[in-house]
This record gives sequence, structure tokens and C-alpha cells, in this order.
Amino acid sequence: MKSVIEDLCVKRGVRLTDQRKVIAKVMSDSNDHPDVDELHKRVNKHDNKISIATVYRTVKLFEEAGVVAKHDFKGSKARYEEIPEQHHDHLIDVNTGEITEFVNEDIEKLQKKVAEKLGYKLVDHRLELYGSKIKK
Amino acid sequence: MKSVIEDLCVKRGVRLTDQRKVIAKVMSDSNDHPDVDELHKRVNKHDNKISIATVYRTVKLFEEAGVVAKHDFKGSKARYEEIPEQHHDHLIDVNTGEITEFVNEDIEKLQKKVAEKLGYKLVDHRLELYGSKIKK
DNA sequence: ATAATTGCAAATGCTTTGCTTGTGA
DNA sequence: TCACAAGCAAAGCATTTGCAATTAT
Repeated sequence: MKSVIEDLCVKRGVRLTDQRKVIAKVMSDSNDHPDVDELHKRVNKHDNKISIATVYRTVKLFEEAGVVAKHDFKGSKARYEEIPEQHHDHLIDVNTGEITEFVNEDIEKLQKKVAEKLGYKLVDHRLELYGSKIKK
Repeated sequence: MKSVIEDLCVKRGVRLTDQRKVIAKVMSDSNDHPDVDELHKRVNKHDNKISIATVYRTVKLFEEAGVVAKHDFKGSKARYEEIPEQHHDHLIDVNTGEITEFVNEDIEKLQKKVAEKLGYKLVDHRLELYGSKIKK
């Protein structure tokens, strides 16, 4: 059965090899934000002949095709996630590295407004919150 | 005459060598966001025996001492700036790389609120807007 | 058929580090 | 004095790439 990412690739004319299908499935099945090493490990459970170079090439390809998102959080290597239905930003636990997703329309609107006031059309943004858990 | 960064270093007990004084001065005199290579070039105009390794070690030291800020904007290497009196965020021109600083208290407050609602104390954040100039 | 993709290992680019010599407080 | 810093070159780490063999359409 086709993964969400695989479907999107077909729609966008991305050539699908066996390796790409496996990587697409692994990413679609992930609910976290794995880095390339972790993806490679997960992918290798399905096919241990897929090289890490291919994983690197594929996540880049998927990113350029707009089917996965890349994140460079402070102090860690690049992480990836399937493009979500709804845009969200991230809060990173500075102690554990745990990532929480959130949506805030007010902030989104304000960003657009700030950019426009400065004479720019907002084409992208990055918002990351770093926090430590409040014990109650 | 002592630079702002040099002053701060004294206050925080950071040992000041000739090299560090030069690097501090160059950074205090910069109004942009130079990367390490660019800093090294500027520093070398004052003393061409200062190695790039020292520049790397020093910006890291300054950053840990809280006297300079490091930024990792999308698609470029690490850039540095003197810690500003007032906190600000950045808008990056996706076409030219030009950086504009801005302050928005409403966004700041909302970020804090979002973190708290998720059970976190906000200890840091990253907000970057990427835009293209609107021609008028 | 054939242009694109893979695996491998080597190369890259930025940053850090070991070691010896030099130096600030 | 002497713990710390600098310069140099080598190492490290994540990522990219050249090339020959393989594969999707």
C-alpha cells in the first residue's frame, strides 16, 4: 500500500525507485522528527542495502519536491518530517530534546504584518521556542 | 579605547589577550552580521598573524560569556553580532541576503504565552522571517 | 534504449582539537 | 610563575559528489 509521501511523489512526477518507496514509507510512518542517521537505521530494517548517501539524496529530493520538511533546530543535526496538513511551529525541550508542535494564528498574522511593514512579502519563516518543563 | 565587548569581558572575568581585544573591537565596530571568515579578514587588517582557529575559539568564548550572539540563518554559515541593548529578531531578504532587524512586543508576549500553555518556561527562541522586497 | 539512480569511497566545508610555544595577571 | 591562550596542522562531523554499475519507464 502506497504511503502518503509516495502518492505525492507520483503527483509531482518524482521517479519512484524501490529505495525511495521504502524511505517514503518510513517517513510517512514516523510521528517524530528523525535525523538522517535515524532514518537510515529505520530504512535498513526494510532493506539493509540502502546506503546513507541515498537517504541523504532522497530527503533532499523530497524536500525540494515539497513533500517533506527539514528542520535545523539549535544544537542538533538536520531533522525531517512529512509535510503536515496544517502548518505548525515547534517547541523544543532544552533538557530532553522532546519536540512539541503548536499552531498560533495570531503569531502567523503578526509575522506577515511585520514583513509587510518593512516592505517585504513574507515567503517563509522559522519560529522555534526553547523551554524547560514547569513541574507542578 | 576599549570596545563595548572588551568592557563586558572585563566585567565577566574573561581574560583579555591582544587577539581577543582586536576581535572584540572588530565585532563592536561591525554593524552587520559577519561570518567567521569575514571576521577573520577584518581582524587580519589589524593583525595578520591572528589565526582563524583563534577567531573560532574567541567567538565561541564570547558567545558563552553572553557578549555576542550567534545566528544560523537558513542556507548560510554561522553569523555573529554584538549582543544588542534591545532584543530583536531578523528578516532575511531571500534574494539578496540582506538582513533587517525588527522588534515586535506582541509576538514576544504570544510566544511566552504559547510556551506556558504547553507547560514550559520559555528560555530561548528563534524567529526569522524570510521575504522578498515589494517593489512599489 | 537510455537517462536517471544507486552504492561506494573519496572529497567537501565548516568547525574543533592536540600539541608545542608564547603570554597575561 | 604558571595556568591559560595562540598558531599550526591534523582530525572530526555532517553532507555532497564522481564514477562505474544498475534500473525504471
